[in-house]
Amino acid sequence: MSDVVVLACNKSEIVGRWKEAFDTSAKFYEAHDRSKLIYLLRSHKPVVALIHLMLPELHDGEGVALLHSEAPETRLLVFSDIPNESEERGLLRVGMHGYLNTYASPRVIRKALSVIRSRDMWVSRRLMSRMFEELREHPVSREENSHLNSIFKTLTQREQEIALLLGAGNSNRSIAERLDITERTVKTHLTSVFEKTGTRDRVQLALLVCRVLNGQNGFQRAI
Amino acid sequence: MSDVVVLACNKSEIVGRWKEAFDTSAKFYEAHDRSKLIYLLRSHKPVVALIHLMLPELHDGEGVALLHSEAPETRLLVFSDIPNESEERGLLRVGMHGYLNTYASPRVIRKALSVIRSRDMWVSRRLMSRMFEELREHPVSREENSHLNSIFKTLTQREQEIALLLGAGNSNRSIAERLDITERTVKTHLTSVFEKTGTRDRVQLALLVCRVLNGQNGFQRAI
DNA sequence: GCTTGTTTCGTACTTTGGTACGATAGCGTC
DNA sequence: GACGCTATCGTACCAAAGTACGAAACAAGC
Repeated sequence: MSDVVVLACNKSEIVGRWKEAFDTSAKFYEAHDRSKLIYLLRSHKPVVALIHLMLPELHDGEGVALLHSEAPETRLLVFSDIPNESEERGLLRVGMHGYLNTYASPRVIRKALSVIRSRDMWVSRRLMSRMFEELREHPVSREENSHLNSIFKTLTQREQEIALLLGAGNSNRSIAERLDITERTVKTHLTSVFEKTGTRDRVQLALLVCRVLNGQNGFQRAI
Repeated sequence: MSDVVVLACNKSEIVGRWKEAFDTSAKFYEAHDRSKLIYLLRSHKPVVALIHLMLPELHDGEGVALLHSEAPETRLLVFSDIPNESEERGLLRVGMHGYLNTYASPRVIRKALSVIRSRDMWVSRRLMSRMFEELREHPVSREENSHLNSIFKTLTQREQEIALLLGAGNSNRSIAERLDITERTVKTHLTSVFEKTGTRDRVQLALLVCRVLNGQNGFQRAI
C-alpha cells in the first residue's frame, strides 16, 4: 500500500532529502505555503506530513496547532533549522508528533517516521530526560488512596501476588500455573483475600485491584 | 572493568535469568529482603541494582524512594510481575531508572541496562507517549481510550447496560433483578458482549469496563 | 415481503468458582 | 515447647458462570 505524504517546504534540496526517506511507492504532495498545506491536509488526509518550520506563517507555533486541528489523524513531523528545547516543548504541546533538525539525514528521518507512525513520539533525548526530572520533583501525594492501599497491605505477600494476577484478568488455573502451585491453593488464598478485603467474588476483587493499581479511590459511579 | 551489581529477589529462577544479562566479569551481591538490600547499597555502592517488586516491604513505592535516597548514585532497575502505568509513573517519581516485566528476557534486560547506565531512563513506550499527550492542551489525546470507547460503542444499548452493571461488580442474578429480566437473558447478552469485546469471561469484561469508565488505564491524574 | 438486528426466554450441559470440612509443614515469637 | 501466622494440598459439595442447541416477538430497512 502506498502511503500518502505531504511535504511542506519551499527549498527543493531539503524536499529532495526528505523523499529519500520514503520508499518509491509513497505518494507525495508538496506545499509551499500554509494555505496550500492546509488544503492538502484536508483533502488527502495523509498519514504523515513533513513540515519545515521556515514556511511563512508557521513559525509561531499557532500554525502547527491549526494544522493539528485540521487533520488530527495526520502525524506531524516538524523540522527546525535551529532546534531548541523550548520550541520543541511548545510544539509538542500543540500537536506535533516529531521534531527534527532540518538537516537530519534520511536515515534518521526514516527512523523518526517509523516511530511516529506507530503512534509514538519522536523527541530529543534532552527533553525526555528533563521531563522525567520534572516528574521526579513532584511530591508523592496519594493520601486519598491510602485506604485502599492499607487494605491491600493487610494481605500476605502470596495473597497480594495472587490478587494482582487476578486483577490482571487471570483464571484460577492460569494463576496456579504461573505460580506453580495447585488450583486448590489458589482457591484457599482467594477465599482468605475475599474475607480480608470484604469482596464477595473475583469480579469485585479484580475491580478493587484495578483501583489500587490505578490509584483512584474507586468511587465507581453508582449504577 | 568488573561492575558491581546488586540483585534483590528471593526467587532463584528469576535471579538466574537476571545474571544471564551480564557478562562473566560482573560481581554479584544478592539480597532477599529490604534491609539486606539497603545494607548492600550502602556498603558496595553498586552501579546498578535489579529489584524485584515482590520483595517484602517494597511494594508500596516508598521502599524504592528509600533505596534511592540511600544510594543516589546507583541506578535502580525495577521488575514488576504485573507492570502497569501508574506503578511505573509512581516509581519514576521516587527515583527508579528503569521498569521491566519480571519475565523480561535477558536480551531485553541487557538493553535496558545499557540505557540506564548511560544516565537515561528505560520506560515503557506507553507511558512516554502518554506523558507527551498530557503535555498537550488539546485533549485530542486518549487514543487508546477512544479505542476502548469505540469497542464499547459497538455494543447495543442493552448490552452496554448489562456490561456496566457487571463492571460495578454485580452477579448475573442481581443484574437480572435490576433489569427485571431472567438470568438466562443476562447470560445471552453477556455471551454476545464477550464475543464483541474479545474478553474471555466476566472478570476481563469488568476490568475493561473499569478502564472505559476511568479513561483508559485510569491515569487521568496530572503528572 | 423478506432480511437483519435486537430483546427476550427455555432446557440441558460443562466448566469454573467458592466453601466446608479437613491436614501438614515451616518459621518466628514469647 | 506452645502458639500464631503462612503456605501448601486433598476430597467433596454446591453455586455460579458460560455454552449449545434452540425459539418467539418486534422494529427498521431493502
